[in-house]
Amino acid sequence: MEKINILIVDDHHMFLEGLAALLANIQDVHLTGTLKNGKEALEFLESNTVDVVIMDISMPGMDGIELNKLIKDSYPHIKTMVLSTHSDPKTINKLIQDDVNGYLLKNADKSELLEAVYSLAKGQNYFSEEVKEKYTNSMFARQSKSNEEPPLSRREIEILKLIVAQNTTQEIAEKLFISQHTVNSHRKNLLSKLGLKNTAGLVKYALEEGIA
Amino acid sequence: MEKINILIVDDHHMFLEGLAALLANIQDVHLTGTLKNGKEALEFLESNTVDVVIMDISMPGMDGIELNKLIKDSYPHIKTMVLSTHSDPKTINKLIQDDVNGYLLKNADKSELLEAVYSLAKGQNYFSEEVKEKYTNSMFARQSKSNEEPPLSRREIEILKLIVAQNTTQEIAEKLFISQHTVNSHRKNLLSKLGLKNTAGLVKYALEEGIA
DNA sequence: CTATAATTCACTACATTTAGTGATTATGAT
DNA sequence: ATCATAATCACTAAATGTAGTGAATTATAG
Repeated sequence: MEKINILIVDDHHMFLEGLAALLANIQDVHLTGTLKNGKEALEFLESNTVDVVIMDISMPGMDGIELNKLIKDSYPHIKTMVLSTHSDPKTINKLIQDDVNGYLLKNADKSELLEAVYSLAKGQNYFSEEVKEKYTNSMFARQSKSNEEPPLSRREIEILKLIVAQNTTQEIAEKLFISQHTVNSHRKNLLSKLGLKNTAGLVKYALEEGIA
Repeated sequence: MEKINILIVDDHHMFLEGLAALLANIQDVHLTGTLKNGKEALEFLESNTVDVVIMDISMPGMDGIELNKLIKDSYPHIKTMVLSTHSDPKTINKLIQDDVNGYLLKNADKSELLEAVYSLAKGQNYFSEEVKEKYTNSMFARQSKSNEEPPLSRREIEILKLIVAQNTTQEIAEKLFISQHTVNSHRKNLLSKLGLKNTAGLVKYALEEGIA
């Protein structure tokens, strides 16, 4: 059996080295490279044979979501696995849409890591139990509760950001050169679209969605 | 020279194993244990000789801050080092007040990790450059800008959480069986303590500080 | 035990947000 | 070109939040 060529991408150097040490003594695994950002990874892939890319989600410059997409665009045969400390349904969603092959939490142990790597090498996807659970839960919630996944307009997002920045309706109106009434309308629309109750909800939503 | 007895505490199993692998082949280092939460660590310390404890900041149950404090209370001779992905001035502050001996970012490399470990073993503290910078920056900002470093009371935090959860003043009063006036006072105190303007600011603060 | 801080309550006044209803004018996509 | 959506504006009324001032009671730590 051929060795599995693995590339690890993570800006946390210590984690990188740790993971490398973890994979160093495995028979069927060949650690092709350990890189610390997405840009390096893409350059590396141009001239190296890689079967599986293991990457962190949160990286400066280019995050794991973007890197995964770019890899899949250019090298659809390469299997990608994301490592993260959290399991956020939205993130998982995006990644799955971009054909990610695995999602593992960083509290996974060595055996799970290896199981995941072998699965990917065999052409199977691997998602940790916790991730699968979160994912199905969120799917479930989406069906039962609110079917209207509300796409916010540019203006609404703009206003939402200003709300998060502690601006009052009046201040927002001044900054955007529009009437307070208009800002008010957007505010109301935001609340009703998102099914929220008040400003606190708006701010919470914005921060959790990474809008502000 | 005696070997340095090291205990690692981190709930991220993969990181734990990786770090263990990293320290496994070092001459002067003896990895005494790898545990995954603070409770286990405290039990372990009762019956084992440990020179240096390396711990994660964010752990379920008992976080690194609390664990560090408890260790220092009971075993002041043990050197403690915190590992974290971020360098938050507030956190660093608390830790330093509790006599932490080191603070390393998780993107540190193997050589820096070893340097830190050796420093601690020699009785010197070790803080990574980035951490030192953030810390002095925050000291600087504190002098120039706002002198009030605000420790929120338990009640204030409780109320802040309820605000984040979209409760109105009246609803909070009902849930806590107190007068609306009281809730109002807490609200005002929160705003002035934190130098914020309105509910949006409170929610933003709470989420960014991980309070809610 | 005794300062200090936390928690509680009260009253007033004003600012801001929320809710309801309705309507006109861009803008973009088919 | 037209249909849908986005963006704009208007008015009213009620609810909620913000600000100022003051004070009593209860914990907490030194």
